[in-house]
Amino acid sequence: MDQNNKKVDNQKRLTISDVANALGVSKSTVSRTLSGNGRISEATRKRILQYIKEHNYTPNFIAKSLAESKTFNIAAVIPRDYNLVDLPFFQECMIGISEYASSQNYDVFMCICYEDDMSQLERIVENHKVDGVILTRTLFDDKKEQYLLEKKVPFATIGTSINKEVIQVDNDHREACKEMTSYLIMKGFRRIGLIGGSETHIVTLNRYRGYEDAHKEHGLSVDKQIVYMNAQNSITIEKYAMELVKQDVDVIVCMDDSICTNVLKVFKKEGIKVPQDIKLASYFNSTMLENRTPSITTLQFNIKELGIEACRALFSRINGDMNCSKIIKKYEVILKESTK
Amino acid sequence: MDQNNKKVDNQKRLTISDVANALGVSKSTVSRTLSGNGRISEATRKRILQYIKEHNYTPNFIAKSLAESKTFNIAAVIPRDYNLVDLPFFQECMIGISEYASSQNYDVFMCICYEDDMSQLERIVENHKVDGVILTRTLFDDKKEQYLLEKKVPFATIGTSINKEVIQVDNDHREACKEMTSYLIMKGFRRIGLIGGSETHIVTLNRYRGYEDAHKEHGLSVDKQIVYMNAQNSITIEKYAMELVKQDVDVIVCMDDSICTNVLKVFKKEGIKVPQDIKLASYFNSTMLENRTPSITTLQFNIKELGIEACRALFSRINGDMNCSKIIKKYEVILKESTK
DNA sequence: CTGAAAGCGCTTACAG
DNA sequence: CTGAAAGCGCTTACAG
Repeated sequence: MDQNNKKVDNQKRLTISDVANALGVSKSTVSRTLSGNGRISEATRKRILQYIKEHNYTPNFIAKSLAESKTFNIAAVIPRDYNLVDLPFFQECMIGISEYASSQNYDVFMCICYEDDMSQLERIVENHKVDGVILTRTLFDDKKEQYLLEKKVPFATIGTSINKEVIQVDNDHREACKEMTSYLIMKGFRRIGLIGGSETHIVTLNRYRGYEDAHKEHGLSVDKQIVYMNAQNSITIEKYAMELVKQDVDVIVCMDDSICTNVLKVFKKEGIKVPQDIKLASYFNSTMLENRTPSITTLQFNIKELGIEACRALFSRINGDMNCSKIIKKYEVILKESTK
Repeated sequence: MDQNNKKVDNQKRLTISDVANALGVSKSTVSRTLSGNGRISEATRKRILQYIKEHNYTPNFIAKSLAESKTFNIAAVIPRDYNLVDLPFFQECMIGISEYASSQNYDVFMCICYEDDMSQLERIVENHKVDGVILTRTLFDDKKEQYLLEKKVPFATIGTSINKEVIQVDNDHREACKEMTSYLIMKGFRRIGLIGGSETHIVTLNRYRGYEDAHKEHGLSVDKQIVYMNAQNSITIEKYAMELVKQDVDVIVCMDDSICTNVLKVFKKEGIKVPQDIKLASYFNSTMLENRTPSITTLQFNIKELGIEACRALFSRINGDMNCSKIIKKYEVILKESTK
């Protein structure tokens, strides 16, 4: 009677014991047919499977977690101080991560962190709620990396980390930026202005190196006068853009679409026409500028794949492989109106 | 010896037993000082708390979950087939949900679902990994709602549901749209064209009602010829926009910024100037059009708050309160260039 | 105020 | 191939 009441309370959720009792076998046997560990006679296997199907048994993952000392959860950390234009990037990362995790029977916690406040991450780690973590952005001197390293929590980063021991998955930004820059040089442009993002982001350095590489390869030297870094907000970006115009560059390359958006805005305000008055290109397509006029020459990466690969690497790491970092070579240079 | 090895494997994670043994008290006592349930003498309380602090004990939430039959997790469902312009909406929802959940010691699974594929949601529910779910969009005839209702999983929706028994939190779209429309009428506009989104979304109907209400209040009748619904993709939207231009309306109201973006695009292509040639307004600000020229008259809601309130309602529901739906009355009509 | 014991729903040596 | 038993790390009546 008591037991019945209980079952009603719990929405009649069956446990492995219920199944075992009903069928006159042991819990072990049920557990083993479910997990596939250990030999079970075909006959009892079928009986159990059928009973489970008919009665709609579904395992309690929390109990499984406790028994196996695994949580079957990971956390994906995304920044709170995102730039609107960068949002699709994090979203696509999440989708890739989420899809791969699902395929491994894992679920993904969303963990939103400020640059200087990682309390959500800490809570999730201290409470032992995850088997691993994915960081979707890498900084020089990143507190989250440091923290996870200390706590010995397996993690992977999307983006390059300066710590060699960190599992990291990244696009080949350097190579891609080099190729796009080379293309611009080959089109005959010599004064290629550059507006770069925060130098606390490692990707900023990689992109700059690609820019440099291209110049070297063509026997040109980089003119530091037309390279502006740490373009953090719209005011700075607009200022830099106009200074490049004054310096009479052939083309402005923006390190990402977020910067590019601001350049387009000030150009519109000032009546500067792309590509007639000046050319424009972006090192990173956020899909936000996609159907824009003029259409923008840009680099295209597969972000969802980045998420998938990062998640795959994390699982390798969780399973003991310490050597699963990866550079994804694929990218496309998309030539559009803005550099015509 | 064996035990020692084990501890090393586990990164020396202390358990409640370790603490109890070290201090010569029982596990119950430790558990109770941690949870605050039951009276503990100040003296032992302090000893335990101090030991825990010094030795860095953190509880295993999985074990706690199993013991208490709670997961301390919820899932937030966001659509996979999102429109780029709608992304900030879901993001802000997530932030609100996540913040409130954290305050209750809960974590949030990200659950990405296609309109017709909710396998991620099913997995999370079948595996008993959550105590509740938040849906961030409501449809007429929504399979996810149906599913959660059947499974008796507590859930709340962001947006109005047609099922009265569903816990729902929404902005007062109807009232807000009425007010914006009234404003347009009072400015002297009589032919107010409307381009609406999918009629499978409940919010579409609510917005239309607000549009209608305003007309009624001013003794005007709605001219169905200048109301276009189900504007799903850019081609349709552009077509509708140009038809409204041909019909010589005073102003076009778009149900959201996603539609508005497309209208602006076709206007640019066709050389139609806002507000000189035609006025334009949007019933929903996605923040995507914010710094745009011309700036767009729009309705502003607090989305993060929506997420917080939905989460709060969900927790009330989990704790047995069946009557915690809520309409958030706050909104702002933001008047900008586009209707000048 | 404190402890011994049973229980949450699984898994997995160990023994047969 | 199958089962009894111990264990994962907590909580919570029950008894004192």
